[in-house]
Amino acid sequence: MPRPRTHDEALRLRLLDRAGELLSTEGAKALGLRRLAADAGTSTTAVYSLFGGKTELVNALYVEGFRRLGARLRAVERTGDVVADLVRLGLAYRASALASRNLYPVMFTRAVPGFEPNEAAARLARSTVDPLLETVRDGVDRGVLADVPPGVIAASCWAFAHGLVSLELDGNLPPEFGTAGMYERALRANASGWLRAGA
Amino acid sequence: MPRPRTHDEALRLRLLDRAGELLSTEGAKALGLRRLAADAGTSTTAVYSLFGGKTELVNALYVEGFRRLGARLRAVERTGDVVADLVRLGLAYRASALASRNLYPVMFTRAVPGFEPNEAAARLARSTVDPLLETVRDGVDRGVLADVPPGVIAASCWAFAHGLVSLELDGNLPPEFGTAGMYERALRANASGWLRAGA
DNA sequence: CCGGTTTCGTAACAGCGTCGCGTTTACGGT
DNA sequence: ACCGTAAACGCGACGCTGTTACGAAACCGG
Repeated sequence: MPRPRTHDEALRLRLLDRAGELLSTEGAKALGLRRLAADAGTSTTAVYSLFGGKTELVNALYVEGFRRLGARLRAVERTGDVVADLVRLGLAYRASALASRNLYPVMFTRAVPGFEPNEAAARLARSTVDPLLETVRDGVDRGVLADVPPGVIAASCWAFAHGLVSLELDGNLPPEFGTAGMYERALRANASGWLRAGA
Repeated sequence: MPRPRTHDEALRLRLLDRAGELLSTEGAKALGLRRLAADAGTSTTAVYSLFGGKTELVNALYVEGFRRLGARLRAVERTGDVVADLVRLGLAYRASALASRNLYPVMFTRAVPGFEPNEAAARLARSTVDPLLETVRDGVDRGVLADVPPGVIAASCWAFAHGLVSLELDGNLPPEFGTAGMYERALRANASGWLRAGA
């Protein structure tokens, strides 16, 4: 007896796509529910019936961003050389950030005012670096990396890549980084600093 | 003939103080002009006559944050040991961020929606890392650090400290970092990775 | 063909940043 | 002593935001 529903999965994806597009092209200020709904050919009610509100919509973008990042990190194949693997992971991190510049600000720079990721999303975000953690743990077990809690080394590598990308997206990275593989050089320097002394 | 002005320097400072306080205690969402003006005993007009608008007020907070950071970095005394100096600068960076958590989100995580630092503020932000750049340049000149453009090494060290602090403030740093000087250990690892091979 | 039921769009509400307008205030000239 | 003038400030309106209550719309069974 109901009227045919139009707030379906297809509309949900259209809203998410358009929201990411608005974020990337015009910034967080342009992500308004009225405009978003109009662009998707619906009304603001759709956001509430499909997500629950603007916060949850942004949370969905957040989750999507970390899923893509996680997929890229898991796709990095191991070479057996720990430093080389860490460099590859760092490059994959940067590639993911540049590929979806639209989602990166939501994931890491609290681009939307009132938004805080919920518990499940935060756990997903932390577990995204698991491939990195495994690589580090393997290196520590084999005595290649320093005898330090693997979580510390993994967090350091993550922080480094995150900081570099963050500076790059804000245009605060010197132009030399664009050329001559300075990115790779920096990642190698950071990783090799954790090599066990005398190796 | 005018009426006595109350939109003076003292009110300007009061507004800045209260704005930083609101940011730190209740987040960017709580920084509204009406409430800010009421707390400072004035009206929203004061923000426009003293700053020009909310964006410029946030820009003033941004500038203030980088001035404090710059002061802390310039206060770090050199030891002659490049790695030790870089570690000290990294620790000073963290100390500054923790000392004024209220300003850090404005400086680095675009906490306020429409805000983008103006050109002068952006130049001030970049020049804040000058002490770091000088230390690196000295190390490269003396042949202690790798023969890489100093801007690259300096940006890398900055990115690392920035990434670590960013993760820490978001609660994504493993608990080991709080203890046992793991922070210093990580900074040392990152810096020593740039030592000239065979040194 | 009409009643019931589910679903969606509209419009109202409180809040925001912004700015024009009217009031307030003190001084200088009469 | 008083009033006109000119500057400075606060009030309130405007258009916008996220959110939600409510009425209209659309289908199916009787």
